[in-house]
Amino acid sequence: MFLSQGAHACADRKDFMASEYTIRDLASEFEVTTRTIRFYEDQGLLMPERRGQHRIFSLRDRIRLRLILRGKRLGFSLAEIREIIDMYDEQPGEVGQLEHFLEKLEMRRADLQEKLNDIEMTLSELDAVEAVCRQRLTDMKKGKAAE
Amino acid sequence: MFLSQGAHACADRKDFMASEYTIRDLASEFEVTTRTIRFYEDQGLLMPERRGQHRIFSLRDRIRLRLILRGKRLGFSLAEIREIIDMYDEQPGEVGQLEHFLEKLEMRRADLQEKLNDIEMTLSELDAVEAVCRQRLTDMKKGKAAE
DNA sequence: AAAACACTTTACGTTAACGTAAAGGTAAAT
DNA sequence: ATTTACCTTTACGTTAACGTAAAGTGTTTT
Repeated sequence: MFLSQGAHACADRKDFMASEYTIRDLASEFEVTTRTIRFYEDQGLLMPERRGQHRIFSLRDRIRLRLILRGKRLGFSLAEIREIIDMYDEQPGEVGQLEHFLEKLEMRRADLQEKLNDIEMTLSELDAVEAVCRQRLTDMKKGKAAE
Repeated sequence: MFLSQGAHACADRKDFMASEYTIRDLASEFEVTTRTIRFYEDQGLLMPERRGQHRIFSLRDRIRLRLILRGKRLGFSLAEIREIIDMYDEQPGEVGQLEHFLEKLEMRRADLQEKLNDIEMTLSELDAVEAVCRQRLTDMKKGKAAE
């Protein structure tokens, strides 16, 4: 092995640990299985280089993984996530493509905006539920104190 | 049939159409299949009454369906959605249960808050991408105008 | 009376996103 | 030298959330 493997072999690794990671480094950091990471590579979402037979993940892969998991938390499919995070790197060169790109951006923005509205509605509804709940709680405690 | 089925049989239906719906009414309104609605009933998320062999959905069912679909847009599983919308009706009677209920509420709130943060990060990143993109676009048009 | 229509149940099929062995390579520690 | 540790590929299994017939029931239109 050559990257993080033991608990005591970390000292002289710090200089380049900021840019290279084993599959286990990332799996531990983000609390996913190695299977998941390999699956994401298979889907073209991560592109680690190979050193011998092993995968070496770059800082860019790590950032992408973070974006993937964020997208998952928001309920996007991996296909949608690919579309989104590819926009971070893509940046087409032609004017026509660029304009089409801006349209896609706008659609994603609208999608996210809808989710944001959904969340805010849910949050305010939970506020209402909580208010009713706390009211009943104090009522019950008062009733108990009265008897 | 007795509820919405033809295009011309609507006139004398309006008085009680606000509180009763066929499966097709809801499917059309929310753009889901009847299969989906039956599946949600099967999962205990909707509880239509039966009139003869047919399902009759109440206003409460309709509201629940709206909540279900909102939950889905936010990436919640049906199990999570059940937990959430059950909180709208549940409201336990015991003090201990009520306190536990408030804890669950708090967890849901934290979950939603995380999603909200995720969305806002993504939105601001898309802002940045768009800014770069628009900059390049004007640059390219300037370059084209110069030659 | 027959055809068309809307609904029903039952049941097998499908897709995404992994889980879970199984079988093997290579390097470090014993 | 062999055990241990970590990685690899290959491949079948699993779950959620429906899709998709197939076959039947009851009304309503023709």
